Amino acid sequence: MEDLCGSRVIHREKVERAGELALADHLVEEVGQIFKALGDTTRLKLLWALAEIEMCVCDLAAHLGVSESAVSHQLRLLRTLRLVRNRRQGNVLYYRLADHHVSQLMAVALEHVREPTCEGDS
Amino acid sequence: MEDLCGSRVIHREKVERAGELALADHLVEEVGQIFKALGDTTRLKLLWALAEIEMCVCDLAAHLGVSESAVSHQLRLLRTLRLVRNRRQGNVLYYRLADHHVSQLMAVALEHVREPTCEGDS
DNA sequence: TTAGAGTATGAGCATATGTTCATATTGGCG
DNA sequence: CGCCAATATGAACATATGCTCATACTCTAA
Repeated sequence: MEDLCGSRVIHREKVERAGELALADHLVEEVGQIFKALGDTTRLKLLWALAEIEMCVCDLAAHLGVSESAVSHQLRLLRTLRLVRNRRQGNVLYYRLADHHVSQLMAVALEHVREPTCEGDS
Repeated sequence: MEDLCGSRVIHREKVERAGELALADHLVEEVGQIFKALGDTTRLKLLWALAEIEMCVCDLAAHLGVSESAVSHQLRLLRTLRLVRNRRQGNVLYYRLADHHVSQLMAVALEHVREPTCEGDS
């Protein structure tokens, strides 16, 4: 065990290789923000609904049982991350998912959750 | 605009349809925990490294530049969610990703982040 | 232009979250 | 057994997060 940056290291070559493979910090940060956005049940329900139905703020608020302000705040975050987009029709803004990645992410995570708990594969 | 559960509703039929399509609460909760776990940069770096290399706690601590205790705490969370698993070899616990879903999620999110910001598709 | 519906935003507050420090546990070895 | 390395765990603290309330903005219609 050697010392690297003040930490014990058992497998120096693995640590070095991990350093080479590591994502750029800004990418880790951005990807983390995507997941963080999906990691809140309110936003997750929003996105799940928007995967099938184009909806406006007050519809979403009614669906989730939260205030329109709360929905609007969350949609802003999701817009910033390009997870949703909207179109305006008069006074009403209709939101929908921005692209297929979002539903894909939800599908994969759901698959993981529904997978049997037993182990056995690589 | 009608009133449903105390909220304004513009499109009652959409709200009702969203209610039918909604995921069971426990599923939303579990999926949310998966994304929340992926939403922290420390854990994300851990998982990214473990996607390629089987590593032990102190290697990971050295790689990330955080304490072994912090790594251990995070790995416990990831274990609970079945995102990582480990094998013991003597005193050392080697961690790796639990299944393909994890790397798949990271790949999709990374793809989304790298996608050009311009709009234009459905 | 004035009023109102629909939505957006800022501040503030209660809760959740990640790290550190101290301590406990587990397995290998003399 | 007794000791040490490797890891796990609990408590505590600083920060981040999501909601509410109040207010501002935007578009339509009279």
